[in-house]
Amino acid sequence: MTRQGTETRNRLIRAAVTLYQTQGYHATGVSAVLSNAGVPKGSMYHHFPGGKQELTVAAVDWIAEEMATRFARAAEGKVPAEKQIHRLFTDTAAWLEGNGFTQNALISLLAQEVEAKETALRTRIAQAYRDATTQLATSLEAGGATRPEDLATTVLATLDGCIARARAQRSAVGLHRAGDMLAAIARQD
Amino acid sequence: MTRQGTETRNRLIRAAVTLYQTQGYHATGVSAVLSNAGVPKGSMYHHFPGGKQELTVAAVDWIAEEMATRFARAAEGKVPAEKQIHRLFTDTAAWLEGNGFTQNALISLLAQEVEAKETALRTRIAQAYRDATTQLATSLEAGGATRPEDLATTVLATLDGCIARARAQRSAVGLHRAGDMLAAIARQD
DNA sequence: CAAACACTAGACCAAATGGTCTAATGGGGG
DNA sequence: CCCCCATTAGACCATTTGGTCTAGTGTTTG
Repeated sequence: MTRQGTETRNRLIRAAVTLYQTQGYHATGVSAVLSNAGVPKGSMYHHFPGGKQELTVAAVDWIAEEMATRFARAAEGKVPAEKQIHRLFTDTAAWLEGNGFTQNALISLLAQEVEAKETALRTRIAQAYRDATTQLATSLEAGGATRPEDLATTVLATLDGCIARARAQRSAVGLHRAGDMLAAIARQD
Repeated sequence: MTRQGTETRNRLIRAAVTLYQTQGYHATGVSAVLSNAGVPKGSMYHHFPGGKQELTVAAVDWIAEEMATRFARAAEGKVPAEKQIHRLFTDTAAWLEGNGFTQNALISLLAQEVEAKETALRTRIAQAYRDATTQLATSLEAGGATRPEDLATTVLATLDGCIARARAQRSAVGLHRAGDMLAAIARQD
């Protein structure tokens, strides 16, 4: 793959991620991705012969990596688990407020929109969930949490649920409420 | 509205709910709803002049009512909050296992798929969230929970997040883990 | 019993969907 | 330096999308 080829590929992935996050999977047409990326159709089907589904797999991998580095950074500081959780929710709240509650949790969104038969894609999504949970669990364990796996699973699920709700209500109060509750669990451990 | 008219209307709503829950909003074409309900196009646009969006509003109201009665029933028993939460998660897990992890949390799904500009629909979704939370909070309070509002908000968000994840992983372990964690909160109150 | 209107029926429409295919183009390795 | 192939470019395709509109049909009410 040439230098320019890689660049085109990345532009397509980034455009897909952006559009999926704001509109969802099925609401985002291939042509929308193309115009957003400034790339002609031929290029897309050259880089992603599998079409929309293959592009989406790449998008999932992309954000999975992004989440991984984010959690990894948090783990370095040896921040108390309680603090980590609280920060996760307040950061997310700030992010949503900053974009006017237009964004979604991409992995969760895709998990719900992708049909069971699209196996390749569904498998990657499941993997992304597992990776994120493991990463966060490690970070929480470093922060002194007991049952880090269960706690990480709960935190991630709650975060996703809150993001969906915040989008509908155009308000981040749910995130703050839930963040407080879950941080309290970590404290009591 | 005639007897038969009401019947047609309900069939359309039920079909929409079913299809949205398994495929999502944008993946479900109007024609799919029609064939599933066994109703011609003319009837649908007679009962729902606002088209797909109006039908979806009706679907939201429908399941909002369903959830309300479900929570109301739980409140009658004066079941301990801890027990209520635990049951909510295990029941949901059983439901998902029973249908092969094909179903979604409808409100959460729609919250993520509906564009911000579709105001009528978005507003109803927000209302459904509020109603469900209030109902559950009442029930939890009757079960002895402190901070019932915050707890209900957290429980519902977590439930939604877990359902999405379960769908991708085709496994209910997340639901059981999170259910245990949240039940523990209610116990410690 | 009849006329009115709630309802059904489906042909039809423009626009958008995901995808294929053929040509042309141009950057990089021999 | 030149040729080859990765890449770009976009016309084209069948199918499906949500929606409109004109006719009929049948139930109900005066």
